[in-house]
Amino acid sequence: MNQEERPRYLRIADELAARIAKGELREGDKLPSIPQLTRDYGVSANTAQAVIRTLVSDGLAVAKSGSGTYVRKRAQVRQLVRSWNRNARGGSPFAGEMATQGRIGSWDYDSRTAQAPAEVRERLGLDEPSGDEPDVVRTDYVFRGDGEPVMLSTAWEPLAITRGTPIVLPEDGPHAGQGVVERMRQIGINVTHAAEAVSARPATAGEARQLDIAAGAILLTITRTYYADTQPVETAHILIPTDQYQVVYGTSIWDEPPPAD
Amino acid sequence: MNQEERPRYLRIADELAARIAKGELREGDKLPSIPQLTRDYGVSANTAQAVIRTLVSDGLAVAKSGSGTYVRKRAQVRQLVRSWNRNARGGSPFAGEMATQGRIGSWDYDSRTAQAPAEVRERLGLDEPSGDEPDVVRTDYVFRGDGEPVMLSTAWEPLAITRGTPIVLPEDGPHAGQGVVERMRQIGINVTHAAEAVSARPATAGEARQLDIAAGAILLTITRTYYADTQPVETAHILIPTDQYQVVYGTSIWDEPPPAD
DNA sequence: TCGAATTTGTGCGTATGTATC
DNA sequence: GGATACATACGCACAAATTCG
Repeated sequence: MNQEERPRYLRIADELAARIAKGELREGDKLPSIPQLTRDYGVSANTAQAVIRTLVSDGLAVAKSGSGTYVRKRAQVRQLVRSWNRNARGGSPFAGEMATQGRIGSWDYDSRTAQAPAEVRERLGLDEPSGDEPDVVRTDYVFRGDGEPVMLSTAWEPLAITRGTPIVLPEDGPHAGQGVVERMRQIGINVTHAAEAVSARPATAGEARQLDIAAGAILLTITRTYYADTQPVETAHILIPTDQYQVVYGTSIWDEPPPAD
Repeated sequence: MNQEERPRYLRIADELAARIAKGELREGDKLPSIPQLTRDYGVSANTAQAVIRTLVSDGLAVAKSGSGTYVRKRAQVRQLVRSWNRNARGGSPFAGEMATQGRIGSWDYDSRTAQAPAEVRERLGLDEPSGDEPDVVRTDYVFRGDGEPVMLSTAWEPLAITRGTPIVLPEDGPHAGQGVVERMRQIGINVTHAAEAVSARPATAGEARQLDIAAGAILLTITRTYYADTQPVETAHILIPTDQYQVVYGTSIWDEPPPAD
């Protein structure tokens, strides 16, 4: 039946993608609507819909319900500097970062006690869970710059460390929003170092919605853990869309320890 | 009609995703089939199909036509530590990194003089090019662990710095393969700091072939620049497949080395 | 302000192809 | 070959959002 091996909706999507790559369709241009595609290619509305869905999930287009589907505009790439020097006293690290870009940082959050998932449990060095007993405070963040979402984060802090202290809720109390290093210092814990594991993957539908990006757009994933000596005191997942932000790590060479053994 | 605001297929996908996260469904387990979903949730096959499609495109499951849909197995992810402490004297940084994993590091390279592209030109602070005059040494690398490609890199060094010195070719002469910091030290240049800008994008066909990965797999892209005070002395593009490697940045709040593991 | 037209999003039912077991 | 299951594709309907007269 099919002369070509590739499915119909993919071939149509390819053709539109090629027209975008060629510059025939430019950023912001309107793509053919679903009824248009059914006429142009003699396919059903359902198949035309699959074409749209493919282009959107490949990040080439954005669909606006009730309006149309448009060639995606690529945002200007900004930089997020991840430097520990910046985590100085007072003020939020994120707000500081945004301020250097001349933008206003803000964030929503939602804290609750919970039982840590296995992966987090391992990173924090927690024992086996006992029943349904919560053992961490989990906080979900949406960080914004000038009101636009720029970063998602989920942080876990062991209740074994913070239970009964004034900083048990990261975004509540006198030291709210000042960052982990400063907050831990308030309860006598000196955060000595941190590690960030960086990877990347496509955004899930839910993440795409929260970040207001195309489904399937690529996210940098950072897994950060703070340590007080050998004791992990906080770990977090951080999600950053790569089409808007680069993450910059910088450091000095002359701080290096004596020659390796 | 909908009591809930989220579409039916997303709610079902969420439920399955939650069961995966909770460990109720483990890697390799079979998910409910489409007919099963239609019975369990009273939806049409079309909607059940949308559930599967969502889980697959979110990377949680793999669909095997004729067999079933299974919870995705995550390949074992190795870590590449990008720590400046490790750039100690003697030996190659990459070989050292591989050695800590019990693997043998090796690399192919190809050096030539060239005129730097605009983007590199900017990062190195080079003047406008004069005619066809080459102004950098460009070196392309394929790094391997136990013979398998794990990383691609392209490095540029200004001829204005290295011309006429014994280290003009990075992989030739007495200090070959010892890393930029050590090589520059041989000609009296003290590399003081570095910056790495991290992002990610799908692999091109050529990159996929060189790295022996699927076309379109996601690559971490690192743009690294070494500085001697304010003078850039080398810059490089580094490409790392995310399904095999994570990149770990560690540093200390008090200038201590990062945690052992 | 209202309503009609357009467009995407979701969902139903059905049929066929094709891969796996 | 037969049963099962995913993939593609048709037809239809309605909801929700947007646009525009």
